[in-house]
Amino acid sequence: MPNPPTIKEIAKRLNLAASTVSRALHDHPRIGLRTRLKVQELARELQYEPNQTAIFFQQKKTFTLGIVLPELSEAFFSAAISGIEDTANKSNYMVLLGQSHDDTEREQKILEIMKNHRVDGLLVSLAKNTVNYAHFEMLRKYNIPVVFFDRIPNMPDIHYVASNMESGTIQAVSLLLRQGHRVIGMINGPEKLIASQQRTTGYQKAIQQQRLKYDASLNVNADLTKEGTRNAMQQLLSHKRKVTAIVAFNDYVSQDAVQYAVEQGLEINKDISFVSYANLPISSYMAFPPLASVEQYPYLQGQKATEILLELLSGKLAADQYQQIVIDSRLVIAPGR
Amino acid sequence: MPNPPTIKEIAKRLNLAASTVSRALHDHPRIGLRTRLKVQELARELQYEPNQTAIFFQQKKTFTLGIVLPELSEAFFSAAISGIEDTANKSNYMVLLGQSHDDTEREQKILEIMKNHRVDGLLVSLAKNTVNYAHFEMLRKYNIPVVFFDRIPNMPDIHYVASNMESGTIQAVSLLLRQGHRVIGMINGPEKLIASQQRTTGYQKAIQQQRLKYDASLNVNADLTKEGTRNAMQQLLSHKRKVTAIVAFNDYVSQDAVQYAVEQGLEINKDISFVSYANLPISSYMAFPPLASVEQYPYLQGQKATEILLELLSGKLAADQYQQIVIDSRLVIAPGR
DNA sequence: AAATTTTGCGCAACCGTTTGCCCAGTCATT
DNA sequence: AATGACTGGGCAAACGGTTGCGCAAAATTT
Repeated sequence: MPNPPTIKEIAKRLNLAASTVSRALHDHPRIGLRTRLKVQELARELQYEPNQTAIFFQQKKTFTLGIVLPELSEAFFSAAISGIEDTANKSNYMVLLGQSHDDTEREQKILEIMKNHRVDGLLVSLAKNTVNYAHFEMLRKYNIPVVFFDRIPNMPDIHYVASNMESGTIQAVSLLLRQGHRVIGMINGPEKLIASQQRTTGYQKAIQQQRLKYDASLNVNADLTKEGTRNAMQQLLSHKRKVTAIVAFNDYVSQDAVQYAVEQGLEINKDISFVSYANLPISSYMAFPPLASVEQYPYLQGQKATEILLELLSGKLAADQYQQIVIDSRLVIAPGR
Repeated sequence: MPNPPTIKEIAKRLNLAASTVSRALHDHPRIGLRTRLKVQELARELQYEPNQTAIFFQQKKTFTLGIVLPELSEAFFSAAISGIEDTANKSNYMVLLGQSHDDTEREQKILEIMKNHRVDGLLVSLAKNTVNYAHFEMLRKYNIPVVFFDRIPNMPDIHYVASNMESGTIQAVSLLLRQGHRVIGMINGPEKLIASQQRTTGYQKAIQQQRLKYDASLNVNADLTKEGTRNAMQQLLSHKRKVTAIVAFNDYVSQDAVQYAVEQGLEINKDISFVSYANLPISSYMAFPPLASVEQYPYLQGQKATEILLELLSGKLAADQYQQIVIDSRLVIAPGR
C-alpha cells in the first residue's frame, strides 16, 4: 500500500536482477520463457506500473505535446484541439495546453514553461499580434520541433498546416457575383496576416475572372473587434458605389456587421447580403446567418499538424524537411438557402 | 551545443561538488557568498536550466494538473478551462488536457493515462452518462487528489465546485411569474443529473412562493439532443393548459426549442417566451435570444476548483477535509429587454 | 571429447538533481 | 590553550528504469 511497486521490488522477490525484470517486462528475447512468465505474473499480481517520470527522465522524452493557441473559446480552436488530441492520443502522447489569449508576451512565457517542462514538440497557432519570432527561433537550439497551424508566422524554414483562404474566397465572391452583386465589400483582417492577404488575392481573382475591375477601397482592413467592424461597415456603407454584399472575415465579424446594418435600417438579404468564414457551428440559430460560409476544416488542420509533429518526433521526417501543408478552404452554402 | 549544461558540468568547471552547485543555485544559506555568486554567474553564462524531468522524478511531482472534461466546444467548458489555466499557471503548474467527448469509456482511458503520466492532481467534469465511479475510486489508491467541477458525481467524500441551479431557477421562474405567466413549461435535463434536480426544486419553490400549484407534467425531462428537445416541446405545446413560457435547460436547448416554436407558427416573446441557462456568449446575435439567462460562472468555477486542488497539493488542505463549494447561479436579464 | 555457439541472466553505470550527514577550518568562548 | 560553536563545503545515496557488456551453463557443432 505505501509505495507503488517498482522493478527492484519485483526483482528482489524473485531473486532476479532488476535488469532481468526490466527485460522480461519488455519481452526481450534474451530472457527465458519461464522467468519471463514468472516476472510478468508477479508484475500483474502486484499491479506493477512503470514510473513514467523515471522513464521520461531516462529516455529524455516525455510523450507530451505542447499546444499553444490564442483562445479556446473560439470555435475554430476548440475544434482544432480535438483533432490534435485524438491524433496525439493514438500515439500515446498527451497534450499540454496553453492559451496565449492573443497576447504575445504570454505566448513567450508559455513557450518558456513548456520548454522547461520538456515537451517533445509543439503545435502553435500564433497570437494575432505576434510579429517577432525570436521565441520560436530559440526552440531550435533545444531541438524542440514546432509545427504551426492556421495562424502561421511569416518565416522561412518552418513546418505548418494552414488553410488557403484564397480558394474559398474565390468561391464566395463568385457566388455573390453569380447572384448579381456587383459592388462587394470585404471586411478583411489585419493587413499583415497571411490569411488577410489570401482573402484579398481571392477577392481580386474572382472579380477579375468576370472581367471586372478590382476596387481596393472596397477591401477594408479591420482589427476583428466589434468597434473595428462597425467602423469598417460605416466606411463601406458610405462608399460612393452602393455596396450590396459583404464578405466578412469570420462569423463573429459577420454578426457584428449584420447588427450594424440592421441598426442602419438595412434589410438583410435584400438590401445587403453576407458571406463569411465558418467559425460558428451554431450559426443556424442566428437571426441572420451568412448566405454561405467558407469552411476551414479545423479538426483536419489539427490532425494533420499533429501527424507531422509525430513524424518529426519518430524520425520519419527530418527536421529540415519542411512540411508546408495547405488545405484548400471550401465554400459551404447554408442549408435552406 | 550538444548537450544542455548540467549541474555536474558547472561543478566540474568550478571544481566544486554538484551538491554545492545545487545549493548555491537555490541560495542555500550554507553556501558562502563568493562561491554562490561564482556559481550563479557561470550558470547564467552557460544558460543553465534545470532539467525538469530529473526534478520531477526526484521530487515525485510533475507540477502538472490533469483536466478531464466532456467537450471544449461547449462554451461553458472553454470558459472554465481558462479559469483553470490561469490559476494553475500562477502557481507554476501546467495543464494536461483530455476530452471525454461525453464517453465514459474514454473518460476511463484518459484517467488511466493521466495517472501514468503522474499528474499531481485532477480536475474533472463528468461525461454525461458516467454513473460508475470506480475509475475515480481507483485514484485514491494512488493518492492523486481529484476536484470535480460542474458535472459532479453523486458520491460521498469528494471535493467539488458546482453551481447551484436552484437559486437561478427561482429567479428565472419568478421573473416569468412577475411578467404574468401562469403556465410555465420546463425542458429539463436527464433526471439523474443533479443539475436537473436542482432546476426542478427551484421551479417548485418559485411556484409555491406565489401560492401556486406545482404541476409535474409541465416539467419534462429531455436528453439535450435536438430531437429530444423537439419532443419535449411538442409535449408541452399540447398540454391541456396553454404554456406561455419555457425554461430551457441551456441555451442550445433553448434555441432548438425556439426553432420548433417558430415552425409551429408561434410568435416568440408574444405567444411564448423563453428563459435559459447561459452557455453562449454570443446569444446576442441570436434571432430570438432568451429573455434572461442563468449565469453559471464557468471561469469562477474553474478557478475555485483549481485553488482547492492546489491547496490539497500544497498540504494546506488535508485530503479528507472535503471541500464542497456551491456557487449560486444568478439570473441575468438580456441587455435591452 | 573438445571447440564453439547460443541461451539466460547479472553487474554496474547512467540519466540530473536533491539532501542527510560528515568533516575541516575558523572564530569565539572559557 | 583547550573546548565548543559556526561556517562552508564535499560525499554518497537515492529516485526507478534501461542497457552495454560480461560470464557461466547448456546446446550445438566438429
